[in-house]
Amino acid sequence: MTKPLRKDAQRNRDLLVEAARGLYAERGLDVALEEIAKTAGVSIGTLYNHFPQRADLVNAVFADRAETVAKLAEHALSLDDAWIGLTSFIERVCELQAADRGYNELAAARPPQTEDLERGYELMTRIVERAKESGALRADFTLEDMAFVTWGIARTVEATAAVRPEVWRRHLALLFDGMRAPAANPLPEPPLLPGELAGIMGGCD
Amino acid sequence: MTKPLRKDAQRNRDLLVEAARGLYAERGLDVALEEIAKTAGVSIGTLYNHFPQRADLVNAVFADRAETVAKLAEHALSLDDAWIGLTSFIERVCELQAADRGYNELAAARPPQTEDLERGYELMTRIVERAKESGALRADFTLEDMAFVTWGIARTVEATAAVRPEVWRRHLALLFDGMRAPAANPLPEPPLLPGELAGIMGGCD
DNA sequence: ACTTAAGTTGAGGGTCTCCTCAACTTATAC
DNA sequence: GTATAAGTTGAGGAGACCCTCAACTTAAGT
Repeated sequence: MTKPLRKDAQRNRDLLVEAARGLYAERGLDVALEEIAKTAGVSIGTLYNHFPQRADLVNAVFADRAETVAKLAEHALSLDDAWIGLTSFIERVCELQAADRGYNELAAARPPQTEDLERGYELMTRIVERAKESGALRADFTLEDMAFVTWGIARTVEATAAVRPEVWRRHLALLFDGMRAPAANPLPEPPLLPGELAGIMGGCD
Repeated sequence: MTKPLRKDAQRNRDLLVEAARGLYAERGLDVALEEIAKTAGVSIGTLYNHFPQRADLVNAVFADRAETVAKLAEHALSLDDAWIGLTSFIERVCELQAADRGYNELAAARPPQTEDLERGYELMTRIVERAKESGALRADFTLEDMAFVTWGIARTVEATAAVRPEVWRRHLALLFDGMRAPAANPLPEPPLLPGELAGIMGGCD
């Protein structure tokens, strides 16, 4: 599809992605582009040559995460227990957030996606529907409500990383308890529509 | 206590606070100081004269919120139903967050405080303890767990304000359902210690 | 009215980050 | 080996924002 890169160009590109990966993980997405270039041992011009838009570099760095999330979703569906499938999927995604400050910020801006959006949407829908049908997940819970989990945990991870890096699990457990069917009381607002959530995610480029 | 201000100085100070209040509410705390000065119709030097530190202006703008939170807490304690006292208190605070982008950011950095820290701590503790004793709030919930609520709602408010400004109430209702005593499953992590939370809040000046 | 301490002003220096582009270097194909 | 397209370089202009300070203005006391 895309034109083949010259050997040195490919190498520089890889160095840039690797440098960005490290800096993003440690300090978040707001690292100066000049610093990424310097860390990669490459000039700022080269960075712009490979990644004209800031988002291009971010996408390159986290492209593998989309794949990872898809794998996690498939694994979740392979588990017998639908509730455990749902919660362990969410927990794994949260672990990704907790392990990488940059990914945490990205997930907070646009809840976990897969490379193939159609497919990811379908996988996650199945995870949620299956949990509802099993009777474990409250009936009024929707796929879009998962964004609340991601957003909430993102902020908790960010705030507590330096002090109690695992305490987000407590926050998450509280959320899970609110998601169980027996816990359900009527919710005051209709869920986000798929289109509304998409609009939110689109606005953060 | 503090020396009395000259009449014009007091007026300029008020203009600055008022300008900052409006800009913070609309656009968050990251407004350029020069813009605040210009909006107030005052020079940048005057702003620095009154508020040498950036945080001084923020504190001046939101000083009244501390008072408001204290009043809300007192009202919550005056209600017969301890659960309603707790949840309506939280809901009111969240409404403050939803109504003001600046306050929302502030609350996300350092969960709701009162002017008199000692007193606020005591009031909120009473709200939580009373709800536990009534049997409505799960026994393993602590005051520090309220920070999860604030953090989570802060992010949801921020993300959804433009699209569905009231949908945070749904997120909150899910949290409440997880806080009810019958919903309680064992939590995987011990709560944040008071000192740990204080450390988090202190780090954001 | 006059004095003076209090307060205001805004140009300007400093820092940081972004982004461009003309000159230079190098991989690759023949 | 050479030609050429592909890729690299880094100085430098542009734009934000921060903060200071010496000169100026004004409220308030006498």
